Amino acid sequence: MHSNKKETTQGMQCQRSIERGEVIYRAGEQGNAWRVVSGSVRLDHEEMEGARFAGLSLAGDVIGAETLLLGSYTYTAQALSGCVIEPWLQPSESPGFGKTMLRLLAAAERRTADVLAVRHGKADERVGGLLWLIGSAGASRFKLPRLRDIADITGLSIETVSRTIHALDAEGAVAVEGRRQRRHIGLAGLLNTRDLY
Amino acid sequence: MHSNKKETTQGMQCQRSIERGEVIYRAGEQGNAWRVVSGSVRLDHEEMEGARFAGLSLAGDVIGAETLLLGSYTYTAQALSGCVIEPWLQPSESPGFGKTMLRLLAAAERRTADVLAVRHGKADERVGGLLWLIGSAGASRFKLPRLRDIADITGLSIETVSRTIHALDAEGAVAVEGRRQRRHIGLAGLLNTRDLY
DNA sequence: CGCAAGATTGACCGCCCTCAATTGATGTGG
DNA sequence: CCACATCAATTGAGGGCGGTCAATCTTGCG
Repeated sequence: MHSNKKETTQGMQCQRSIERGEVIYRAGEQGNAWRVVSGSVRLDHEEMEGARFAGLSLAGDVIGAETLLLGSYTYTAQALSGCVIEPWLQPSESPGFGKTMLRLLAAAERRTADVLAVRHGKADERVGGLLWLIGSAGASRFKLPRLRDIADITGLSIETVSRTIHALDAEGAVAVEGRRQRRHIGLAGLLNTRDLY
Repeated sequence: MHSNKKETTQGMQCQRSIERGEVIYRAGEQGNAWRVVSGSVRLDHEEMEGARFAGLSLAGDVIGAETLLLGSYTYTAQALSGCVIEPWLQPSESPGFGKTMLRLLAAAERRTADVLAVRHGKADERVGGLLWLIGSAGASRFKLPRLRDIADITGLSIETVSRTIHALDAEGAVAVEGRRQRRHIGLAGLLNTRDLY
């Protein structure tokens, strides 16, 4: 409810800063598409039992493009780790729109592969994979997402995520800094052991 | 290696029938995009350790569209349950191409949500969810995919999939017909208990 | 201060993975 | 036609990882 959204005008763009955990838009609402300038976004499908994790978007991706087709958002978008977005406005009949959409489609399919990968294997591989994924599209140090979000994405429980992050920290794979909440995480240890993108 | 591909000419379309388990195209090859007329397709990312499940496509989806952008396939496509495909040829500068691409993008994001759903929860929910997903886009009775494929998609082991399918059959959720291999499966039991799409 | 939300930690155990052996189905070559 | 190899599927035994429940603690906010 607190209007924490500060809108900065940079060049011709009107950017929005989103706090960690803040909802960007909700399913069913009307609005335009957005380009994720930095940060990470979770997409959820609203169901009777509550929200169900449905997708992940990282820096460079476009979210909410379905409004150009349907007129309203299909999924709810929520910032994982603090992010910056800007409106994505491109006339659908302009030349080159098709090629742009091909790029978005290819990006969406890679996100599918990425998010599937962090739903398979041991807990440390999942959590580490997700953190590396978030960091690979931006800074190697960022606000740690809520355990609830990490758990929903990886398909683990909150308790397991908590234990796993501490284990990764203990073995030096990641570096947790800060207090119990609003922590930051560094991926120096992970970047060495993982394949380049 | 056996050229089992029979190509039928129906109207202006040149359709290909793909057998269960047969590879449609491999990552890195050149070729055109395909529309899945019926059946289901798994997409795999080729890695050093082998193929890694990367996505699922069902009847109505378009696969291999990235060749229009990159010139070669990014993922390997393989038929899960026997399918029919036809070339997807649409000039990227034709009017309406952008809107078509928007539809494909929306479909891809729904597939992401679908395939994520079958990687979470108990084994019977996963396997049942996948079978229902495959059936929901086509006939309610179809060739049972290889256990290897079901295991890769759901993130379970082959043994667990085998046990789960037998359990679902015993409780009447699905109806397995045929011999040890090349079986068919009916979803009459599932269709009653599941939400409509 | 009191409350709520998020995170931590411990104990228990159940589901699924792992390893292993076996059977059934299919294809190949002698 | 049979022996053989190969692949897919089945079945069993055992153990470990992660889910579940619960209590506690921290932080932030009204």
